[in-house]
Amino acid sequence: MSAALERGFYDRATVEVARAMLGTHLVHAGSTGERVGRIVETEAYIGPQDQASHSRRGVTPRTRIMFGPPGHAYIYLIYGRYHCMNVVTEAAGHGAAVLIRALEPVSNLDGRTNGPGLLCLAMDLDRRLNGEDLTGERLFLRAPPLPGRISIARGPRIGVDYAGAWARRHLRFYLRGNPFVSKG
DNA sequence: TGCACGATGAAC
DNA sequence: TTCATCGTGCAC
Repeated sequence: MSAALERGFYDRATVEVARAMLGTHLVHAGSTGERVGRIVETEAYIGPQDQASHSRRGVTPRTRIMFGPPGHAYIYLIYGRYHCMNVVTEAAGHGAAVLIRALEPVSNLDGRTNGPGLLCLAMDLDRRLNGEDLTGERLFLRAPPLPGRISIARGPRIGVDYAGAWARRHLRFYLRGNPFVSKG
């Protein structure tokens, strides 16, 4: 019994998932205890047509997980030193995911969590968990114990200037006014 | 003179 | 992506 959000949560339009993830808890149940952070910032990468998405060049060894079934972790190494954690969305073969950009610490998190690389460090997430099933017991999302009203703001995604018009689309979502949202 | 902030480059 | 460094410009 892990109380993980079920697969259906991920099996729908990526933008919808990106918004629904805000306020939920990301849980990594590792050997050192349960690390938990509240998701306060996400970015939607909606498919191969999205020029900012890794899936734009189709299935490769790296993007294989992205094209797999929804509700799995896509974790990759960026710039040789940081990891980024995404959740796969929509039906298998679609090639979409949501990047988790910032967390508000809830329990057992050391260090900063206001950026995709930093939060992976604090949550102890790396490529060993690439492909992990998020409906399992090791790594998953769960509903917060005290769901409250939230105000969602949106804007352009960070660090995707190469993607032309896609870089300007408002596919980044965050909790308005939350101090743990990344600076970019 | 010194601080804050933006631009820049390096890390693999 | 993140950090350290360097430069500009403003304030004191």
